[in-house]
Amino acid sequence: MKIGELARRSGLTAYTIRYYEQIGLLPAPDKGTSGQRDYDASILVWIEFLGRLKATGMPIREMLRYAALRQTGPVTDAARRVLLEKHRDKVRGHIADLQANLLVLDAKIAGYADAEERTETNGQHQREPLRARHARTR
Amino acid sequence: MKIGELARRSGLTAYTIRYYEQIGLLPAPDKGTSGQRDYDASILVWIEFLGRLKATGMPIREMLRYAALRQTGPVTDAARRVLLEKHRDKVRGHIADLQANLLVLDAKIAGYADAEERTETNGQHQREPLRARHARTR
DNA sequence: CCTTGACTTAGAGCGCGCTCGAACACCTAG
DNA sequence: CTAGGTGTTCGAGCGCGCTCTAAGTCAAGG
Repeated sequence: MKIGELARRSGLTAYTIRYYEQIGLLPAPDKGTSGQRDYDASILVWIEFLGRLKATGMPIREMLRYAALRQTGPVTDAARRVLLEKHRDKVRGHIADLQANLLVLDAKIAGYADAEERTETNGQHQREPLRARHARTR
Repeated sequence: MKIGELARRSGLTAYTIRYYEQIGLLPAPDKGTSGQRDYDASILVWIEFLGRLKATGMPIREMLRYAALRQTGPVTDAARRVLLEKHRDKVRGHIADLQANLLVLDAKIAGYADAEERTETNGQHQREPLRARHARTR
């Protein structure tokens, strides 16, 4: 598989693939006489995993540490597990933060919605008392 | 309140506060004859809210749109609500993605844990499990 | 054969969100 | 009165993660 096809199949651009290779995140593939990169399909699995690390906010530096461990072989399994566990905990914390902030956001939105409802009520029923209606409609 | 104190109380640096003012995210406070910024404590509420938007991944450009609407007055309430609702939906989506990726991460970690357990189990039947295995597997 | 398009390299550039350096002004305590 | 801490402006610089340009090589179809 040449770089263009890998780009299509992985969702990365060819630029990014070369960049990842350059920094050591992707292994350097064989290059034939023409000097063109020839990829094995198995690289897709690794790229997908990198994508998940990235999607969960892992910085490239840390992915490099993981990639280096992987390169070294099965002796590093425990270290890799530890690395992933730490990352997982960070992700969990991040999700918790997001959820907390989401609550505040919801409250803020509810505030705006209330204000709008009051405005509409005023507009349509100027002579009617507000407080009773509002209490009921919420 | 001068900028240093606001920095301490808001968690931003004085640099960042000036930067936010420069781009329009914070209102320009009164500056006395000495030219020093004098903040009202109420700014802290706004900064905290900006922090939540930031923590949920809103880019500065969008915070600026919100800030501009706010500046304009209550006529923009509906627009602000819409903006926040869209953002909230993005955040929800993001959380869902994170949770999905977390499952994969957990599975991967479980895989490593299994492997280790197998190794340990093997090891229990040997005299010096780790060192011996290392020597061989390298 | 010739064209077209995918590939190669090294290195520059970009968008984001700050972060800091330089040079100078001001305020307050001792 | 003076030292030192805090403030001011403006513009440059940084860390991250790509993204692209330039100039050239190569492969395959018409």
